Formats: sequence, structure tokens, C-alpha cells
Amino acid sequence: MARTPDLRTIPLRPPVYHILLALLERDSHGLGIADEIERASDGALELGPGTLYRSLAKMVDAGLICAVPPPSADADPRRKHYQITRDGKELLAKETARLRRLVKAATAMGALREPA
Amino acid sequence: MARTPDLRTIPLRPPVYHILLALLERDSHGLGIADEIERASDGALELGPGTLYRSLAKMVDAGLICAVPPPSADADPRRKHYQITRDGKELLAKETARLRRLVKAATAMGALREPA
DNA sequence: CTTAGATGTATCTATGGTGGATATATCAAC
DNA sequence: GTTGATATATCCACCATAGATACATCTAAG
Repeated sequence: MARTPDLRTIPLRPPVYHILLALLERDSHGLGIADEIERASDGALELGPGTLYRSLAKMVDAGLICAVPPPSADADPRRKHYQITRDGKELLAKETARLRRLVKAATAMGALREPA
Repeated sequence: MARTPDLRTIPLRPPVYHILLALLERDSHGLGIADEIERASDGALELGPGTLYRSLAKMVDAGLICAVPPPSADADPRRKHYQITRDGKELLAKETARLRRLVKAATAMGALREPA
């Protein structure tokens, strides 16, 4: 049987990491988050609706993000806004530290040198 | 139907990235690679045999790594040694560049500041 | 030499993540 | 009011992952 899967398991799944990163920049709603992720990653990561909404729901359950009221009263009521929590920030910091170590190691070994 | 899965899809799966990184350091065999990954990641990533051998086989098929003769003639004949290919190095460089951008962005936003 | 345990590779099965299709509701435009 | 875009949510099929298991071979002990 597979080990109990946990959204907070490091290495974080790319969708979880990118959602946290997008929400660190500013509070946003579902599709806004997906757009920001695609923009910030130069199109390297596209979240389908399945992954997007499922990830958001699980991240709320895990306490990494939380639902907040819309920023303005006349905002589109369909949009559900999210904010990163202290726990989410902590996890993001931990994973970023791991990635930093990884990049450092790869760089030291010459992984940037693109062959001709 | 799910999109055609490709081992080379960026973001790379953690096992693929770590195997490439381990083989960039030096040629090695299955369990040797797994041990190196666990050591280098301070135990953050442990590869079970299923993931390990399946990943290796697929990476050979994809041309990211290749099988090579043992370094010494009197080596344990059970061990199968692998070497990273030019393609593998290129992909590793590309993914490392992506991670570097990610870490940079997270750092700029203050993701390292661990809350009290 | 025989046995026992460690090492190494490989496969099988259960489970969950991912992505696309689909469903439903609401907004904006005409 | 009708149409198309936006937004959230669920459904389904496929694959990756992890652990269990199997099997072969090496090393060490007796």
C-alpha cells in the first residue's frame, strides 16, 4: 500500500508550490491564480481546471490557504478569493530552501553549461 | 483522456531530476544512485525500488541516460551502471534554469523569512 | 561445502495526482 | 432575451509513486 499521501509532503507537487507562490504575491481567485502561474512561468506550467480546483480545496483543508471576502464589494460574486496562511508561507519557505540547495548543487557541478 | 505523458515534460518529476543530478556527479548503478540521492537531499527524497528501476528504464528509453560497462573488471556483475547523456545534461540544465528563476522570484517576494 | 543473510535488480498491485471533458451558473454585450 | 465568455466544480481515464514481493548472486560464517 502506498504511504499516506499528504499535500504537504516535500518535494511539493508543482501545482501546490506555484499556487502558494502566486498567493504570496497577492490574494486572488481560482482562474486568476491559474493565469498568474502561467504568466510567471512563461507558459511552462498550465493548470487544468481539475488540478486547479481540486488543489485549492485540498489546500484549504490542509490549512495552507484560506478563503477570504472579495477585495471590493462590487466584485464578481462568482469569484472565490484565497489568501496564503502562516502555515502556507512556512511550507513555501521550506520548499524554496530545498530548491535553492538543489540549484546550488547543480550549478556547482556545471549543470548550466548547455552543450553545443 | 490525459495528455500523452512524457518523461521529459517540464517540470521534471523529482525522481528524474535527482537521478540526472546524481549521474552528473558520477556514473553509478541503481542502488548507488538511490543512496546518493538520499544522502544529497539529507533524506528528503527516498526512492523505493519501484520508482527507481522504472525511472531508470524509462530514462534509458528516452535517451536521457545510457547503460555503460562497469568501471572495473572485478566489479559486482549484478550492478548495472549508467551514465548521463548529452540530452540528459541538456534537460537537466533547462530544468535547473527554471528552478533558479523560481527560487529567485520566491526570494524576491520574501519567501525565506520564516515566521516566528 | 553448505548455509544464512545482505545486496542488487525487477515486477506486481493499490492509490492518488493530473489533465481534459463535461456540467452548471452567472456575467457582459448586443 | 439571447449569446458567448467567465467561473467554479465534478467526472473519468491514464500514469507515476511507493511498498511488497520475487528472484538471483555475492559475502561471510561455520
